[in-house]
Amino acid sequence: MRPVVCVVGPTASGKTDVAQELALTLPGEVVSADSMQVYRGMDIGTGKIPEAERRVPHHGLDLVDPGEPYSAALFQPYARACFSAIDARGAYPVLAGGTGLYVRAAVDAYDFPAGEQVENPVREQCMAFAAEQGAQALWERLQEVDPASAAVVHPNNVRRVARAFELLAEGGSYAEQKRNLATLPQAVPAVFVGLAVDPDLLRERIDRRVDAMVDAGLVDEVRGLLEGGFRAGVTAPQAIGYKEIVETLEGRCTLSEAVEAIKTATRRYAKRQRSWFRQDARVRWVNADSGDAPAIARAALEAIEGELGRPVGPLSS
RNA sequence: GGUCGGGUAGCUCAGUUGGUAGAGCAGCGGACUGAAAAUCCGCGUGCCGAGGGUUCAAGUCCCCCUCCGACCA
Repeated sequence: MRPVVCVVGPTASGKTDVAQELALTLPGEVVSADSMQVYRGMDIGTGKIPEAERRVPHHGLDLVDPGEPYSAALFQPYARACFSAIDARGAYPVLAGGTGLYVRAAVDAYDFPAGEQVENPVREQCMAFAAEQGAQALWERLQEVDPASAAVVHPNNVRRVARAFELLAEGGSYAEQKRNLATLPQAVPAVFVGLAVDPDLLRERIDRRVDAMVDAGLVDEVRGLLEGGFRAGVTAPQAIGYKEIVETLEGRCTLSEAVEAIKTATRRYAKRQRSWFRQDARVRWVNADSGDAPAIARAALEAIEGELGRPVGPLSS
């Protein structure tokens, strides 16, 4: 099987365009690994590539409605199916990833317990308990039933603590899972290219991008979503660019305050992405300051060929 | 011109009866296996507006100057 070409990096680093350029060259098809682009109708704020601009097949977009839950565990089999189908068509899968967990779930041998629902009753019980008794109390409970896992989870991290309980209910162990992380094998052949952008430049790009989203009608998009099942969702309403606009639509802040909030939230998100991808030694970083997608794609291809030790695709020699 | 507030970390502000300063946010770094655009962890020296005085010791008291705001003229 052809290796999956993973294009990773922070928001506004140009992943979308570079991934498409790579797909045009190889040739390949793009698979988006983005926890928010899976939602239908969330287009402007998620930076989803507009249909009119898609020159190669794109997957991983518009998978579910915003009111529905989605997760990395659901994405994993979806992405793997995309990979084999694309490979069978004689093309390279180009995984464009902003969501680190989704990228790893797709490529690495993450083993999610089967049969579990996204809306988990154990989780709900844990959250309710923590809300009443406090995060510390929930963690102390974990310490009683699964001390090994409690030892590797911070008491304040209610979600992780709850997750440890969920795994316990499935017969698993958070601690054991975590121990295996470092040596986790890849499930599919893959190469990684990271798009590196100077922090100050990235900040400017983020600012401009957010302004452009508002100009492109983000407020109307959010207004439309609110008329649907958006609020009922557990994940979609957490999206940056959406939760802030909801605040203004409900009169709790001005539009310009919301825009500022979106910019800082995006910056902080980019930072988390950077720290996620930086710890992955497989990533070959290429400079993406220029924003010139074809040129960056060429540099990326070189990095990939260096990684594989052989030319990739028909157009390279 | 006068009165009263206020000028303390990039921003908003705390600083008790004088013992040379601390929160939130931002920023920086990090973690991350069914919510991950989420969740969580770590990192705080800044001429305490300027100058002078009282004191063993002043962000904290006194004087003066300056800037901002409100009110009165």
